[in-house]
Amino acid sequence: MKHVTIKDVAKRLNVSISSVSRAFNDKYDIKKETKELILKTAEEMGYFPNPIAKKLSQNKTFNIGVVVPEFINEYYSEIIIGIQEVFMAHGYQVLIAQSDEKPEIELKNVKTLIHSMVDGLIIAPTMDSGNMEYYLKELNAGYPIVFMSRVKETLEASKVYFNNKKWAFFAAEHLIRQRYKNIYYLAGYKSLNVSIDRIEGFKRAMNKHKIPKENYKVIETGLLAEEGMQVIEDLIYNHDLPDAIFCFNDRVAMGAIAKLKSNGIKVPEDIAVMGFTETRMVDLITPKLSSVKQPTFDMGKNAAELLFKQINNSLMEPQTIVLNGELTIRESSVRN
Amino acid sequence: MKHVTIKDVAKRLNVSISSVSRAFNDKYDIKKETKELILKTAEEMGYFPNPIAKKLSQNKTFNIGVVVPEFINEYYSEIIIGIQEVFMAHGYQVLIAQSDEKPEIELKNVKTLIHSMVDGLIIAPTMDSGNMEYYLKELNAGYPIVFMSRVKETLEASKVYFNNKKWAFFAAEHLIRQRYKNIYYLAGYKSLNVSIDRIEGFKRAMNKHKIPKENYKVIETGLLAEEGMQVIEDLIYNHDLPDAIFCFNDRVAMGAIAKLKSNGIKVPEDIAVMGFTETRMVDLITPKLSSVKQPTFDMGKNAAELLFKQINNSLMEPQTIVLNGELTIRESSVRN
DNA sequence: ACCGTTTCCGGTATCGTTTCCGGTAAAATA
DNA sequence: TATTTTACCGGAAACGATACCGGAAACGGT
Repeated sequence: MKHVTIKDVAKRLNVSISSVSRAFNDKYDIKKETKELILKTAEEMGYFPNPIAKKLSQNKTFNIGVVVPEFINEYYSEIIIGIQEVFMAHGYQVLIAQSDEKPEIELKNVKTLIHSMVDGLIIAPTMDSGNMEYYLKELNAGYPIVFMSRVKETLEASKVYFNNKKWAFFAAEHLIRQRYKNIYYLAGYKSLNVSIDRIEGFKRAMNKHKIPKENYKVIETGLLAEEGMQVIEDLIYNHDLPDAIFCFNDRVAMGAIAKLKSNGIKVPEDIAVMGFTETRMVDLITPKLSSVKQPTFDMGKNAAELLFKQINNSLMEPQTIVLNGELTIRESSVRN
Repeated sequence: MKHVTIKDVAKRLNVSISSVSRAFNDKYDIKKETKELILKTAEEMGYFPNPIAKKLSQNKTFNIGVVVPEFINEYYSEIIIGIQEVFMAHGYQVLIAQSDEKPEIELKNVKTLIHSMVDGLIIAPTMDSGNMEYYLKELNAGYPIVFMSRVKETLEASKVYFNNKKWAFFAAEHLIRQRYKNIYYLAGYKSLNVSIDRIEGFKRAMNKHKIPKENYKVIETGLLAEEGMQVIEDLIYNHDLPDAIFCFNDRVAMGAIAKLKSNGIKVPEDIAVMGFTETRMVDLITPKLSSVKQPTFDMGKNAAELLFKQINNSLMEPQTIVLNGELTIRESSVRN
């Protein structure tokens, strides 16, 4: 049960502790034979360098922290996998915390992670939180942080995000090209940075194609299917139905479709629906859902690589990476 | 940038290191006033105890490891959230690794985690792997491990799992009670422990209700929607369609439904479909999917609590917790 | 034979904490 | 008043590794 330490190995072979250490980190002078002998007996004795001790003496934990709003949905799960792939290859452990969309919890998580001495942080902020001041303070103190996904363009820090404006524009334009005349955008939370950008993209498409102001609308929903359903219910109640709906995400879209169908409204014959942030479900529902795919995996990888560079001081200036996606038209948004 | 250490605080107040240490872990003799003074100035100086050093001297990392097959789907995500809730409340960090359903990667992850000195492990094994010997060796050496979800009943270790037999039985019985006569079970991977149990539950229901052997079938699929689609395609090709289908999970069920619908076969009018391991999607698809809900969150919490007890030596005998679920009948499996 | 350069290795300080041990002074007891 | 407790505190030894320093041996060239 007792752990084998470097001393035990040294004593066994009558060599010094230093020699054993050198054998394991082969950057120093050591004779090939002694090195091999040491490694061999260490193996036999079941010795491996104690990572905690290593962390202490090097003042590095080889841990990084990731704070996301949630990872129930595949979006952040996939991002995390991208991050893990990069960092595990470098021998790092990735600590994951979720803020449950609450800025207070996010801040608490960040502080916990910093206190547990992670070498760097990747943060996907919740709503546009007051936490930014705190993060910027840490950044200025030289702490490596990369922001991800829900970030302001103007933020003075390394960041990776999706070009929401552009792809919301494309999605909206697609609906216009399909000759839908009344288009509503179910916009998620308006206070979310990504929402603001997508609304802008949506409006830009409306303007470009000279859709009159009274023919489109931006309606605040939430992020959940239930909230999509609620909005549709309200619209039905108010006899205020458009002929096309563009949704903040696939969940909202699926909620909307379900509610429309249960009211005998056909998709896309009566009303077209377009999702966003494509999920695996798009092909499995009827009608198949048009959506914009985000490169989740790449977002994680890019953020991780930026952070890794920052940790190793090979990145001097904050860098921004803006990612593009893919618009796939399926059944839910086409005229027959 | 330089970290404030216990020494700095001690020097500042002209007290000994020990006193500062005592102030932070209030189990030793220390005068109330000195303690408060120390804590106050420490706060001012921005000092907090270096967790790494603490880990080293206590020979504990306050980290635990969790190895799951994947966390793209909500099932394991929710379990992980349950685990995190318990351990974060005790000041632990949770390290998450995924095996991508591959036993080799699972073993590699477990070894990495053990080498990084986690205080305990929670493992949701992939397929019935040869790794068990290794795990049992570690268990016998006194290493705290709790198994979860995909476990053999007979395993001599602490474990938490869902009563698959029972609830597969209930699900199958429901289909029988709806007067479906030909029932096929799309069984996931047959080598999976949970599969074996669900098959047994399924067959038990068939036997109890004296369904003739030629009227039911167990077909191996995988875990993915695409694999459900593939099986349905084969059945259609072979003109071998039952009047009810029970699926290993909701993904397979949704794949099956999609394929049936695209071939003009109506669900549930022509063929009923039943899922398992309920997902959030059940209410959003047409028809709404009947399924068995597993208490994912509780599974995580229970596993975590077992592990926590093991770590603190307050659990002498391995303990087994078998969880029950909830069968919700929706549109996909009822006669009109 | 002499010297300089490599190659190899051991000793020791250091990292930041906890914990054990011992000591002093005040308080409680006889 | 004399003696024993108690409360409080400081010193120093772990914990397990790495980094630095300096010394010894080996080697090759003149």
